[in-house]
Amino acid sequence: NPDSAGFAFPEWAYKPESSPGSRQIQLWHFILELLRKQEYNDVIAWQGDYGEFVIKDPDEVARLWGARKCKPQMNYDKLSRALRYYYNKRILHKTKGKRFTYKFNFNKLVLVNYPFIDMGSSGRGVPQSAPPVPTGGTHFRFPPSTPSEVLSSSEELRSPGVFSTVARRMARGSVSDCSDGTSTNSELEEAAAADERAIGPDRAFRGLLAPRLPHESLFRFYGGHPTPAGLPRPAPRVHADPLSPFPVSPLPGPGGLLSPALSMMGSHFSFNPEDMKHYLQAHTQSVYNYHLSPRAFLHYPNIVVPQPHRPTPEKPAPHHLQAPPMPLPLSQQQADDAHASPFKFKLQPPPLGRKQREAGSSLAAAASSSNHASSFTGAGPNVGPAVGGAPPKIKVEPVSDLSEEDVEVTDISEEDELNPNSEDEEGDMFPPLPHSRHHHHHLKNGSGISPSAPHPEEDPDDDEEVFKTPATPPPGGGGAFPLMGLKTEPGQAVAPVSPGGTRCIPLKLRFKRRWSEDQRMEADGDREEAEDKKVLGLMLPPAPTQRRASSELQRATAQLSLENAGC
DNA sequence: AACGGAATGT
DNA sequence: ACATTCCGTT
Repeated sequence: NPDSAGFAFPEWAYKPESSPGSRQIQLWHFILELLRKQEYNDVIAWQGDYGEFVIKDPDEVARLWGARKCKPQMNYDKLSRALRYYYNKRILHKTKGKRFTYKFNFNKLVLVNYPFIDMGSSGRGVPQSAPPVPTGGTHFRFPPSTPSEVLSSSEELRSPGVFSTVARRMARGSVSDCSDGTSTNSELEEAAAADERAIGPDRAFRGLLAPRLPHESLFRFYGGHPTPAGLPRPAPRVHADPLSPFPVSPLPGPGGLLSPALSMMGSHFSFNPEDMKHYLQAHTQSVYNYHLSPRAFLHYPNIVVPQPHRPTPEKPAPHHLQAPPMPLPLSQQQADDAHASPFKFKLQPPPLGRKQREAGSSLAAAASSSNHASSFTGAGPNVGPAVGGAPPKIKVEPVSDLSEEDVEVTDISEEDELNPNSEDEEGDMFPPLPHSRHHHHHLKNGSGISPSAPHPEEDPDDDEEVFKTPATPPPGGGGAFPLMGLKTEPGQAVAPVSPGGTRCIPLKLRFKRRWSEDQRMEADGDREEAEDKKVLGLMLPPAPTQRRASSELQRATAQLSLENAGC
């Protein structure tokens, strides 16, 4: 299964919204979908801050969602539960104080995914929070609908909605459901048209350079800090050609969130050069596949990334509109690592087998003991009283367990760090993890060591701390990525787990923890590669000629969508 | 209204 | 994994 190639793109990227038949649509996709269609403006709309939206008619949204999923019993209560699950995943958070208002967690994701963007060496000055929507209007829409549109102006690069997808268009009609006749063909057409209109002339460049490949249908995020329209900012410092951004996900998807600064092998992060190499290879591959500008190549000191060979002798010419990205034959090594590399991490850790709580006490005990061999997270460097005894049977809060967050570790910049109080609100923040290890957890054991107490800094957002610490500025390196010391030898870098002496776990080690087999499995067993591939196959057929192709594609997909109309 | 645990389903 | 369903708590 050479082309599964393990790495490369996370599956969600390929089904941004639409695999035509996608009954698998995810709620947030759906929300986004509704959000971008004016028809639903009275039902749900962007409002307020960047990424913030209001569900004006909860029942209707629920109805639509239910229709889409063929779950007639859907209601807002249930839907909102699903939304709440997104909090942990960092996809969404609630805008407090505003009814039915949620917010997509963009900034973070952007940064994480676009490490190439040098947010500011200019200083931490860059305000974290997104500036008020400049759109003059009260609401904005995710502007571009096509990659080319997106890519067109630099302004756009900074605009709030940076998401773009061809797929979105394809998905058109995806709102339609199985049973209710509300959505019809005409609606679809109409929507398409409307969309077109909405896009407006501004995207003058459309088509200029964006390759419109089918697979461009991944969500992309360009740029980072949105800037008020009126305040043009110098072009973003992007290491990659802004016009040829590396396709990455705005979401915490497998692989999506990691910055090249870190690679994640299996379920642990690694600073290992080898791993990095793989990561970079993947990236490189992507650059080729997507015909991105060579400038998009990441360069890290000390790491030589073999360039993928293209079947076609063509040079990686930047603006090339065609060529199906294809899974190139991977090198042996790559192949080997294929399974290891798909870095993936879960955002919502598996509920530990806590349940039995009430029932079997003995069971619980057993469970706890087995399970936490590695459970302490906490232990910051000095703190860690290492436990002597048994790992406290604290409820292992998934998210809090660094693992997940680590994802954001990558987030180089921002975060409140500076002002912890900042709290959510504006900008990106992360919603403070809902369940951080704050309350409960009464340590039963007499150890007196409280899991939470000792690590004040350990809050969810300490990730950056974690990140910074190991930083070993590359010597002569580009300095662009201060974060990583690629030189680090695995051995030295990662302090071996000292038997018994657990304290002083190097920060890096924290990344290594995994909570369960499960996770590990998921991490590398890469599973749905099936999906990936499948979609890949579907989505990346020989790219015909760009422009028109997309419309044809649209049509085709629309049709497919319709076919699926029935439950 | 919003939250989040738990069980269940696909 | 990602909801859906149900439900007690805030």
